[in-house]
Amino acid sequence: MSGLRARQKADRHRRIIEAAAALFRESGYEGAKIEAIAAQAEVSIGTIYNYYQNKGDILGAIVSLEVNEVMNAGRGVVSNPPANVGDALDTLLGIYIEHSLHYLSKEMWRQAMAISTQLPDSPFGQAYTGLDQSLTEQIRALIARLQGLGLVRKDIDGQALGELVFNNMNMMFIEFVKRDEARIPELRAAIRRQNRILVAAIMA
Amino acid sequence: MSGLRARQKADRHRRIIEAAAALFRESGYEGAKIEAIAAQAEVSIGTIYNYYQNKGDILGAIVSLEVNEVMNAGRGVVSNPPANVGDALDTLLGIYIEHSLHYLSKEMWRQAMAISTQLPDSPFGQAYTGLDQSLTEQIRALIARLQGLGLVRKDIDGQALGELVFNNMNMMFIEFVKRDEARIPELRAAIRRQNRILVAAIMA
DNA sequence: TTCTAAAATTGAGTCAATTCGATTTTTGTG
DNA sequence: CACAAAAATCGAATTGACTCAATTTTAGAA
Repeated sequence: MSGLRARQKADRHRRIIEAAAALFRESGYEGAKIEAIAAQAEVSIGTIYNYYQNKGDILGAIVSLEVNEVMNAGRGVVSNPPANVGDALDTLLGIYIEHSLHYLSKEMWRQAMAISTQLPDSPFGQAYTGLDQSLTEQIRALIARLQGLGLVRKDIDGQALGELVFNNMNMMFIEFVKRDEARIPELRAAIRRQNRILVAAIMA
Repeated sequence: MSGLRARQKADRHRRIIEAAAALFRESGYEGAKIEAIAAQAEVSIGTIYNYYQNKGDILGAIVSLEVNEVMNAGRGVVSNPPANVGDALDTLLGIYIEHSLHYLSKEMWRQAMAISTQLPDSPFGQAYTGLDQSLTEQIRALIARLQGLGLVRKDIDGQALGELVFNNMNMMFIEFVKRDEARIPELRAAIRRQNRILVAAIMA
């Protein structure tokens, strides 16, 4: 027996996340009242708080799903990168950016980012920091790969470079989600322009 | 007559800011209740909301004071920078970082940053974005100065470089305020390490 | 099957930010 | 000095996230 209790738990988790995701998209984060999420998920308010510490953690669970998907997509690029440093970076960062609005609206991203700085020690705050680190690590892995392929100078500080690239992209992404009218192609072009300086410095 | 109404207004603004700054420092942003701020400033709750749209805007006014001070301090470096690219960047960013905790606690910074992404169109959200842009502009001005002095190659894209340097510092600063145990010297060292890659690329 | 402890659910109650209509203060005019 | 319009102040009422003690459900031992 796989445990009735365990099955019910998983089912309720799923129902809460689905209800919340739908309502966040539909009415925005603030607009989606806990009471409405509870009703749609067919659980009580108290149960939601038994599963998640606060409203932010619900959003956090949704964000984690998205970022993990993005990271999986990124793995392909790292293992088989374009044979050109600029393109390789652009391809990886492009995947992050293009995937980013699949499940999450800009408003949801804004809230998620806000919560992660506001409550860095909450479950979601810690998870979000971890996700950032994983993405930084993936960029660092790409750089190491390019070094292995002889496309990037071996004496470059890959750690520092990975951080620099991630931090810049992340900050650009934050500004991007802050402006509803901002568009993905312009974001990517701006980041490419910034990275051009780095690429010139690190090409073998 | 300088206007009784105008004087009272300025006076109440000041009282509210002073009361809020004291309470934010003392009890944290969440811990400082509007009711307490109102009592300490000797105005009613309603009056506070006549002066500021929401609690975040009060914090915003305090942050603006701090950032403007930082920016003034930065002007000195731009007009008379150290004769070495790495040191010049380190000096300017160092001023930003060292000043940052004069009036604001890490917790206040966290809240301020969170609010600015959460509500980018609120008065404070827009002001904060403007402050970021001014700082980016100041870094860009330093780079232009260094180009003028023949320390940085003239063909470097100063705009993109300024953004890259600012974005990286800002992201590092965000992570810094998220961890209470993080220390300024380590933050500066990490940023210096990252910038070393850039410095190598742009030195004349 | 029956019973008890542990785990989970529930929703009325609490708390604090924000709103808004009634009240007070200031201004400028006659 | 009135007085009326405009500008500000005020705080009680509203709203919505979150808590917690009472109740219900599940697990598993006898």
